[in-house]
Amino acid sequence: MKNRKAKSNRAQADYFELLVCQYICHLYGITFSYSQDLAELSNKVLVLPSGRERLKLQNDNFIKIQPKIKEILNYEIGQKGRVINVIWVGRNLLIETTSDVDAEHITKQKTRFSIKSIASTGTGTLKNLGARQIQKFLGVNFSAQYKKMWEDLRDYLNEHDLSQGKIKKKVQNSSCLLKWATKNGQKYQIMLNDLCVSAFNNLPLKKKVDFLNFITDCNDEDLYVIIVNSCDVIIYKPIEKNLKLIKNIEVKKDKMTDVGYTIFVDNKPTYRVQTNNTNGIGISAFCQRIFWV
DNA sequence: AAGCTGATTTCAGCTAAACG
DNA sequence: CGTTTAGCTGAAATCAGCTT
Repeated sequence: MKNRKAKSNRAQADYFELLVCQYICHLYGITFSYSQDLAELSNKVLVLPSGRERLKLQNDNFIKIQPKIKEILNYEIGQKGRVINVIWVGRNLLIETTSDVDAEHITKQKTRFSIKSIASTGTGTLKNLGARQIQKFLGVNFSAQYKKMWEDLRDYLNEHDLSQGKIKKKVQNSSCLLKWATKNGQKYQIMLNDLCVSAFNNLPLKKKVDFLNFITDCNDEDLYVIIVNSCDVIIYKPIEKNLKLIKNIEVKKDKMTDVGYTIFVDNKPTYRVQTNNTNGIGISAFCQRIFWV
């Protein structure tokens, strides 16, 4: 467990998004209005451990996707007219869209990009669901259990007044306490996973389809997803993954662990789900992360 | 009722650590 | 090794409690 804090940084993803913005502006002679942000982000990344390598990775990955972006936009320009504006969406419209960068055409139509830059292999997180989305799509309300998890921990510490944040810090700073909290949290983690599996399998087909369409964000016809990692560039349009003629969607028991499961679409393993916590098991909120298989 | 403030949650994202 | 699990970041959204 060395260098934990060095693990990830949002600034890297933001920096990458802005490289793409800048490139599109350059392609179509549009003023790039995020120079200041780009410079600040570059500095933020640079001060991290191996900052220089991190920046280089983003720059290298960016070079790999340039021709693809150009190709897509040239096609879209044929449909929607020339590009007149580039908008860094970033995390501003979290609920509405996963788009990171929007190119606006003269017809007011858009071409949107969700971009993932990954150092090694894999396709990144497809979706990260909090309690609200879990309740909405799976009908699982875990708030009572979540409360109980914290009560267990408070009882164990005999600490009933301290704020949750303070307790969390205290536990994080003691490997012994953290061990206890993790063990306690794991019970609930497994519980939530079980609840979600059966809730999912018991949904009517239509609701399963709704859920899967939501996690792929496939109601947006202007959206492209571009994933770049050490071996290749993956591009798809979520709308093309819209599930219409599907007969069977289910979680199969043989591809399951205590904390994760695989969703099969017409018997083909398609999505992998992780049930865990955002900031450490036993000391933070639960979430589910969904990945392509 | 409406506004403020600080705490907590949500969610996209990256990647180290653990696992087999 | 490749795959799975999970810790961490950051910023917006939401919530709870207090005040006006």
